[in-house]
Amino acid sequence: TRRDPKNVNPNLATGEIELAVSELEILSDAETPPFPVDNGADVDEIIRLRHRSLDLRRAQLQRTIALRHRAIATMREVLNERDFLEIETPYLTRSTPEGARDYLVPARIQPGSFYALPQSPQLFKQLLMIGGMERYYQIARCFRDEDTRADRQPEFTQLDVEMAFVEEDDVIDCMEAVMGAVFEREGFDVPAPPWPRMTFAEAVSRYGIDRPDTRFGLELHDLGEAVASSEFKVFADVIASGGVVRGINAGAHELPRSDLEALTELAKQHGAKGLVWAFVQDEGWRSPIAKFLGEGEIAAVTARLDAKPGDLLLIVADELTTVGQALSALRMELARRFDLIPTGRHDILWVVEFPAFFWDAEAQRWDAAHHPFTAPSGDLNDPASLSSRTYDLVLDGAEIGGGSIRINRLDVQQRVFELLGIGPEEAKARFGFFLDALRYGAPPHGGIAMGIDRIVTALAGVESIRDTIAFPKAASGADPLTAAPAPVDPAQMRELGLRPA
RNA sequence: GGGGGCGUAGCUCAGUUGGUUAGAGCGCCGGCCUGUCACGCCGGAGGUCGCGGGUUCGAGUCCCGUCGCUCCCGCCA
Repeated sequence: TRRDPKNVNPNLATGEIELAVSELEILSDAETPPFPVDNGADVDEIIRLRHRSLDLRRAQLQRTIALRHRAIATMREVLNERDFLEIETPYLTRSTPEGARDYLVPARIQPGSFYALPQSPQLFKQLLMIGGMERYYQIARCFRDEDTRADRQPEFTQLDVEMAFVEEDDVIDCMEAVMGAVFEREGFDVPAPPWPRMTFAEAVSRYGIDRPDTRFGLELHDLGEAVASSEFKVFADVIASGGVVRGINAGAHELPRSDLEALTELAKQHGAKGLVWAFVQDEGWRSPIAKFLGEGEIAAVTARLDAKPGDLLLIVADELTTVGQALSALRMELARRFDLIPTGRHDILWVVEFPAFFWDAEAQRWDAAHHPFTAPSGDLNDPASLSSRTYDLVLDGAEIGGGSIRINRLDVQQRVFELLGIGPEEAKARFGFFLDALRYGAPPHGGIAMGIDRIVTALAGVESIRDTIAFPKAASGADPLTAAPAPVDPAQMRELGLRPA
């Protein structure tokens, strides 16, 4: 019934009506919940996870789980329209190594042997291409036994896609249709496709990282020329040993010594040996290293960083990747500190043409930048020069998807294994089933995997992918709800041919 | 494996330089209130201060160890 006008409460959704109760039946008793369910109160996550059924009642989680459903539904709709088949691949399998540690399942039928849970359906979807299933997708659970992060869980969900007779543009166009539809349906304000593409080389040069957040400036600049003949030992040594000196102009900010020390710590945490800071003044710099640099040098660096009096400059000298990691971490920290990211703005771009291999100095061998089934482009006899036919989708500095055109020729695949130090016998032992299939001819093919948990994290504007998964693991990797992992009965272990630890 | 932060009532937190019976808000229990809607008022219960050890006349507070949570590096797309 309508409320008496004097009792109407405009602040409530139900503020204009009243319910006249004629009968009340209690369907189930309920104890007082251990934490408030009715608002966004900050409750310790372990308690929320332990009582996940109550936590799921909270409006925020209800919205996010519904959003997740809609995103997946949209992906299916767009792909179904385009004649894709949704096909399941095994969860009990042999490992298809992507470099991570496998979850293993002891096999009762062969004591001492193990199934592995898939890190991705990579080889199965390639087998599907060889099998003539020319357009495949799957909402696939993937398993990786590595430490978690805010954006990493032991098991996570990918939209896994593979297409035959395609090149980079075909996969990218298709994903722009899929993800464009997802963003549009959720009213998520990214530019309409086609999305910009940036080469790996450009991303690393301008932002120091292969997944740049382009929503703000603070780009990196190379100072090699400016300090080429520096007397400052740190710079001179780094350049002499083939390293680089790069810097960013943080803008006109006065920071106390303690903050500069915190930034230095951050740089060190990301591998740098130190951090050079300098405040530009009308004449020269205020900086611990000012006395080691010539006037011309200071002027050249100042000019290179387009700096004006008052600006704070941050400079790192080290080997290329270390400089990138440190400066890119500093760049993100400065953006937070100075609130440089415009609220409501979202940037999306493709990062393409990764190097195919990088030299692993510790292991003294080439390592695949993506995975060993990625098609290289260039001269196979010059690994350092090879790029790979890859494309990563980056949203606001987060990698939300990545894929490539694959190798579809046996000889190329064998050559790549060779470069990676995987001999013919090892290749046969680990991937024999796949190499056998390649013998009978594989169509050119490629695909992509989109990280659904991360995509929903962005769409929902939440902090952690744990807030997008109905029953996530805690940061430790354990499950506070079921108390997994847990010991099992000795009889169970005997059956599997395992001895108690 | 490494680094940072955290651990005090059911929940969120405060606890000064070590010093009586460890506090607050919310929640919970009881009472009052026939127009409330984050009701209000009165009263009450509830704490091994994560755990173990040490220093001290005395430890929530200091030291050592340990466990758990969380963020990050390593690792992992």
